[in-house]
Amino acid sequence: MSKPFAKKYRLIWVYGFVLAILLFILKWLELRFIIYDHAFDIYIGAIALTFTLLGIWLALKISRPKTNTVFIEKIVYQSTFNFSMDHAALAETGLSTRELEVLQLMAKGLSNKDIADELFLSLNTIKTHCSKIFEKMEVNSRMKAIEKAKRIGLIP
Amino acid sequence: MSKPFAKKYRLIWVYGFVLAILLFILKWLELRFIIYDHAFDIYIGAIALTFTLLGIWLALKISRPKTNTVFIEKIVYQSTFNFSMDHAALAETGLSTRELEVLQLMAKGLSNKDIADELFLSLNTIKTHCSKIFEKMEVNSRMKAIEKAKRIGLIP
DNA sequence: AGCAAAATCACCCAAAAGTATTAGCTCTTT
DNA sequence: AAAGAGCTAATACTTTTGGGTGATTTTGCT
Repeated sequence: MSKPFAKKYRLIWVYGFVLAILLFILKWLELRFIIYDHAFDIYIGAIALTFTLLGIWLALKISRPKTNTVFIEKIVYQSTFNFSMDHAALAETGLSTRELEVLQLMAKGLSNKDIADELFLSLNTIKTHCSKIFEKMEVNSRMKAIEKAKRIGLIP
Repeated sequence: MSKPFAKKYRLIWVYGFVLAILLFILKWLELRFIIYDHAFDIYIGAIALTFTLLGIWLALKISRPKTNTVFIEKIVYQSTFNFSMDHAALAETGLSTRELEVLQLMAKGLSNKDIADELFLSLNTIKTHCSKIFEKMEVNSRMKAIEKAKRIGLIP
């Protein structure tokens, strides 16, 4: 509590101190150069200059910076190359390895028969997998399953 | 050329003018209140205060606003928004307007029945269109048609 | 060893998708 | 006017998909 307070008002102390010193100097100058005719004008000029500079310094010090928020739109191109599956989303769905495999082949446009041949499995097995996939993904057709899989990042 | 120059240095003129006036006022005050003992200190204080304020004003006026630039990256996924169809590829396939339309709805995951309802056509008509599409795209299922359509840039 | 989940396969039935053929209509081109 | 392309639609048929139930085996984990 006291620290920020001290810091906050330190400028004022500094300012007051500088003022006092300057007044002292001026007083001294007054005594020394009283003989000169235009000494007073010089004092005034010196004071004006000094305090102007002090004011400038003060202003620069205390002026708070304007925050300038810049939004940069970063376009992310969808590419098959650097695709990385969203494992969190996968866990969310609860799909098993085999089911994900089937889903991926499904997304490639293969029919159940094609997938069965690809994986050396019975057509019935693939159908079972499909049913489970649809159930877990809460859809009712391969089209919607693929659409959702792409949307949630299971498939490129 | 001269205009910006004039504008740029106008502050200096103003500043000088103010300085001159203040000096004049002080001179006048000196004559008036010379009888007072501590009048000089008061002048100095007044000058200090005035020029400090002037300095602050000057600083705020001429200093470039301090800007704290905050960069916030906003990720923009490439989407259907700025998609432009590959007309060359379309011509290549020889798909008609209607067929492309059906293909697009097909890609949205709509069933033949849904497409029929959407376009106020008979289910049989949609089936005919589908057949033609598959024929022209050299595929044998909607899934493969969609896959190919995306690949050759007919569909986002 | 034993349990749960995963994976495998089978059978049935209904819905959807796909194939083939035909045909009427419009519009453009020749 | 004739020909061809495109759009529409119907019929009939086959294949694929989706959904349900049930069963067996494999696998992973405690």
